[in-house]
Amino acid sequence: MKNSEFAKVFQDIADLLELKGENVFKIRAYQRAVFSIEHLPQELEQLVKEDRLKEVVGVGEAIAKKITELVITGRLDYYETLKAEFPEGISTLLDVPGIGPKTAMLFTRELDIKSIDELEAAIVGGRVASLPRMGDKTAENIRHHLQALRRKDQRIPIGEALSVVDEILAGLSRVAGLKNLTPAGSLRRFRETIGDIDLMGTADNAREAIQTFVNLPQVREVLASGTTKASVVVSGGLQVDLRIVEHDSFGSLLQYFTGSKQHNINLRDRAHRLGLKLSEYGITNLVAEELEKFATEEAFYERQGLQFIPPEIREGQQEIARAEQGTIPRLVELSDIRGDLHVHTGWSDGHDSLEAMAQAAKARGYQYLGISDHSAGRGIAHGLDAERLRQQIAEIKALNQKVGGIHIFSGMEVDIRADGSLDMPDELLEELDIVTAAVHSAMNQSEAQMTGRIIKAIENPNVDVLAHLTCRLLPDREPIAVDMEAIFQVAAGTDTALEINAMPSRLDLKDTHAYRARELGVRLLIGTDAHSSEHLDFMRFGIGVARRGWCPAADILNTRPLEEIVAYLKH
DNA sequence: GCCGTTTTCGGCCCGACTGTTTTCAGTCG
Repeated sequence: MKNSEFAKVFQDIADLLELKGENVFKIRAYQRAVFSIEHLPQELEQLVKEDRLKEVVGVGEAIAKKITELVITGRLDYYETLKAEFPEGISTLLDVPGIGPKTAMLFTRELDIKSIDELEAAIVGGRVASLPRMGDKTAENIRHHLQALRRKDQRIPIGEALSVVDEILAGLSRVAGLKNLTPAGSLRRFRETIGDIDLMGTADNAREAIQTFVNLPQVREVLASGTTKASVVVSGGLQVDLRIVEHDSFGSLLQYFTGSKQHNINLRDRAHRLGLKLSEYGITNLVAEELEKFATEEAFYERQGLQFIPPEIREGQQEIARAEQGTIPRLVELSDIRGDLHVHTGWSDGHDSLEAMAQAAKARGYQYLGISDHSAGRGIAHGLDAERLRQQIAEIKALNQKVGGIHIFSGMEVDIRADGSLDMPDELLEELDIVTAAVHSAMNQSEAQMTGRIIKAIENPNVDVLAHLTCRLLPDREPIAVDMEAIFQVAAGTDTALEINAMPSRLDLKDTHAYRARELGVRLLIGTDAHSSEHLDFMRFGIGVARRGWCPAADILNTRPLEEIVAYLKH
């Protein structure tokens, strides 16, 4: 069973317990376990084998026992019994904003509603509005939410969200006196997908800022517009909120709206034990009842005796404990990057010439660039065969003479065939500076087959890097079935670098993988997989993943200067 | 159900909004 499947079971249990009206703290305990499992860098099954379940935050005796039962028997008695108490489908009502457990149960008990469709019919028929504590307005609200849910616009990859944000920020830059404009929420934490966008700022004239915001050309619908806050839907269906806040409490407000929710709960819980009460407005000393305000997040954390916690790792895991000890590392930053080792050119399926890519990399201040066009393998457009690869090697040699100030490595993204062999003879791979291997076909192999296939490829001494290991595409293609732990161990043993592919639709390795790989001593690198010169800017997404994986610059190969890269590639 | 710088019991984050109420329950983030 995968972690996501465990998470779903316990989420379902939490939902059903809510419907049942169970103790809210018990429910919260399950939700906390779900959150923890979703962020786990290792497979739960593995932890069961090693008898280490208790190390997982939020997993105590009872939940550990349930996890073990699921692993051993494939089912959970407690869950099955609980499910049987409710009509099938009722928990889908909880997906509708505005409907919580009480309302869902009311609908089921009084009107026998078990699905979203039945609910809509009941609203239209006026049966919902006549229920106790319901009214026309509530019914209509629910209907509105329900329709929005249908045409749902689900979470979008962070790459798409960031380009929307960039446009909005550009539009708001005209407003004089608007300062500290910053995205908060999951966007600031750099989660791989984003549900909605929260922007925060301070302003001399809040009204003017709000007015400019709701009148931006990309705004499709204005949901709310007040004196300090507005919500709009932009083209593409994404909801964007702008909040203008007081300057002197900007720090605590930004902290609060950045989340994650679990991080904030943990933080407040800890503060409580210290006799402090945290809120978005600041910190209140529980004895003196005095509110202290914070203009910066740094000051807010410092007041609690904590090291500053970067937004990307505020996920309610171990970050607070580490901040107490002052042992959060300086995480890798975009400015640490010295080069890109995964780019394509017009020689295969890229858009730009070798020289254009080299110039673009140089313009970004890079010391080196690794060309990695595709091999001719099945299904890949214009892949290079042996002859064209030789030509390209010669051309890169000439280009290195011509373009100064940056070193171009000749390389290839060579296809890993279904049997684990590589799509280019070894004697030719030996001539290359850098060889990146990747799977592009036969992705539905069994886990055992796929794992063996990839291990065979990275055990080839010519292979320096394994690219986009899980082959997932956000939001469409699921990751391949593969034993990550086994791959990490072989990669560490053979000193093969694993790529954090920075393409917004890939982000592969993802955050928890990067965390675990680093823990096992695997060398990582961030590659953009650029197919045009602009794509070199994808680097920031890879940085986001690496930071979420707690990676300092030293763990990322392409933060190293040219000489070190050359030494690595020779070894 | 979890957990510990008020520890193995007795707590558990905090505030805002909405619509239905006449003092608040339910939901959300």
